[in-house]
Amino acid sequence: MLCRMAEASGPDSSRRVTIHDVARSAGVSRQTVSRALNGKDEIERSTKQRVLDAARELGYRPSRFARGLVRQDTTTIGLVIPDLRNPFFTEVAASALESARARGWHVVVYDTADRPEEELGTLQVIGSQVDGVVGYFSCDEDELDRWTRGMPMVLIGREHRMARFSSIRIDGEAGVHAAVTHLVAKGHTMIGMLDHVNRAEPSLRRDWFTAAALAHGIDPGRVAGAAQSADGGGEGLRALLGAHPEVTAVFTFNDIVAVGALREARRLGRRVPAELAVIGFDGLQLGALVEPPLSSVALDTRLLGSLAVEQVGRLLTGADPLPPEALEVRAELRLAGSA
Amino acid sequence: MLCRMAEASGPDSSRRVTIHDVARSAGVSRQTVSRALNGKDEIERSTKQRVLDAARELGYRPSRFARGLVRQDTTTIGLVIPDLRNPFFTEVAASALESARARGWHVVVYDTADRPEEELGTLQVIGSQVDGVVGYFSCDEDELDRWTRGMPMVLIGREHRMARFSSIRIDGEAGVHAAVTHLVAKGHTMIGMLDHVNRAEPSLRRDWFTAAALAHGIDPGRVAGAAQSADGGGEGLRALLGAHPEVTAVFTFNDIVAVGALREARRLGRRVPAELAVIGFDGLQLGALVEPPLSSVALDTRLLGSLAVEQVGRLLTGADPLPPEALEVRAELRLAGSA
DNA sequence: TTGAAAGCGGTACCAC
DNA sequence: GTGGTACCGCTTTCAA
Repeated sequence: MLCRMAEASGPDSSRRVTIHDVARSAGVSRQTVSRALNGKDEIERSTKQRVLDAARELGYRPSRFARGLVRQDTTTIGLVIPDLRNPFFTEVAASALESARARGWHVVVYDTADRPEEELGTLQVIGSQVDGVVGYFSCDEDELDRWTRGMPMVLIGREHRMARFSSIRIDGEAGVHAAVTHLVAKGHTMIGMLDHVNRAEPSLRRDWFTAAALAHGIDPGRVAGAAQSADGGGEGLRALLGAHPEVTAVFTFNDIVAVGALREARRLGRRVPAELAVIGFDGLQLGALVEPPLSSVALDTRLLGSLAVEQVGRLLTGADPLPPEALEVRAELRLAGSA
Repeated sequence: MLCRMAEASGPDSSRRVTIHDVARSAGVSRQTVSRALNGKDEIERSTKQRVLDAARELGYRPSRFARGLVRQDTTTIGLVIPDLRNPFFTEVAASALESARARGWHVVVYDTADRPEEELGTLQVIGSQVDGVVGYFSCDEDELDRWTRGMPMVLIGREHRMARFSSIRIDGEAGVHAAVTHLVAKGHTMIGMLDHVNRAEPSLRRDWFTAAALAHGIDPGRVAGAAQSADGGGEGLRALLGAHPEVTAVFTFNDIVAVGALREARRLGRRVPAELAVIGFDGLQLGALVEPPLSSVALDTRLLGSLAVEQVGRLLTGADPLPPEALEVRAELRLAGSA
């Protein structure tokens, strides 16, 4: 039974090689094998060598499950992101990895490919694989709760109702206000925005923009939607200028979109920032590579990732969780050439 | 007992809540708890509900180790990359994640932060956490072997001696040749290269460049080193032009460096491609965002990631491994505006 | 429908 | 220095 038929050849009963097999092969007991493998010293050199040889011969590898079961260390956290190829999430992921590594934790990464359906699949599977979860979720909070019962969860950039969740807030209000103020100071009064599309409610960033615009007596209604990509940004800009040709400055949902808008402006022959000022959101490293360099309401992605990991760690170990006011990342205006 | 005292305080005996605790609390046996939790149907509704309630109450979560131990499914692979923030590795990682997800596998990601020392630390820890490894390694093959005994290993972009390793070859010979041919066709004869720096031996890409240059009767000696970043590319270009002012075209180690060179050319007031042609390597999406769009000897990063995962999967299951000729990714010239 | 008992693959503790 | 044995937390027969 269980004869996996050895794929290609041989009467190989492809069973896992266990410590027992090694013990038998070396003519010792399991404990002795354990000693040899774990470098304990209460063992004779020759015995140890014999065991080691046998282990190598058999291609033995300890089961991580059995080992994890008995020595209850090793912490693994799950990191869920919508799209690793999106540089913003890349940066967050990278810093989360950094923080985790510093603590000796492992990180299983799940990319939900920007599809909410995938989130559920991920959640179901994640529950039995990690000790805690950090990440971005768009699904309903009840769904979230349902699949992650009892697991520490830190949500990034999203509010939560249930007490069992923890979340990292992104506060861009002041930053966006500063951006609009800057544009106004440069003489712009017709300021548009490229918001994201495909969501029921308007984005928080849109709210911040609206508030800032109103505070300056500016009409906040010049808005177009843009898919979350450079191409989307280009199309969005065309749509925006089509509907509101008077626009001389644009604030975008994020840097990717801004970069696309920058490229489109070039194609349209509008000089940046002279004829069109552009300010993005996120503060990606990418912004420094384009021409002109992108002004942006910048987020400290490093902090974002490390805060999330820190918090999930506290939840995990039962230490005092960070208070809400510490779980905030403020965005601030960083000017470069594009505005 | 086992009163977890509501998170914050109390004489919490912070022991893990086990299936046993739930069983006792619900007044049933462990097996019944197992049934209830795993949705088996040989159980009375009321009993099931009682168990579920008890479990929730106690905040019970099954141990992934115990579970993994008994049902021997769940495959986890380790993905080791030098720097997730480098867009090239991001793309490879993203496609590896995709392929793994398609198979229902989990991926633990390790970022070695471009430091070879970190590799060893990672390797030591990885052995007891994953079933197979895929990734980039710069350390010595014996070291590699030493820490990963018996574990399927797929090396990307690196040759191997030992039979136990498998590797994905990157073949850029034809692509680089095409690049040089293109430049020559455009009238360039003074073609330089920005190679990477910090390595003992010259890179393969340098070798390909040298061969292609010689094939066209071009002096392959106009080379400068560049750190692997946009800034590095800028500095490299300055160095190259300082030493070889006659250069009118540049081939770079990768796209990041090329983008930096592009930016530097702009600063130096050299028009691209009219006064300086630039061709990168990798074919990153990033290349389409800069001005002018970057020509590049492009690699199919998607294929790279999925091949690696496919191969490690075969090694894992004992299926016939892909033959070396299938484990090759060819780079090919993709022209855009920069050359 | 439910429970008892036998592992899964290791490690730790205690004799020998 | 080495082996016996209990046990880590869970699932899977097999009886009851």
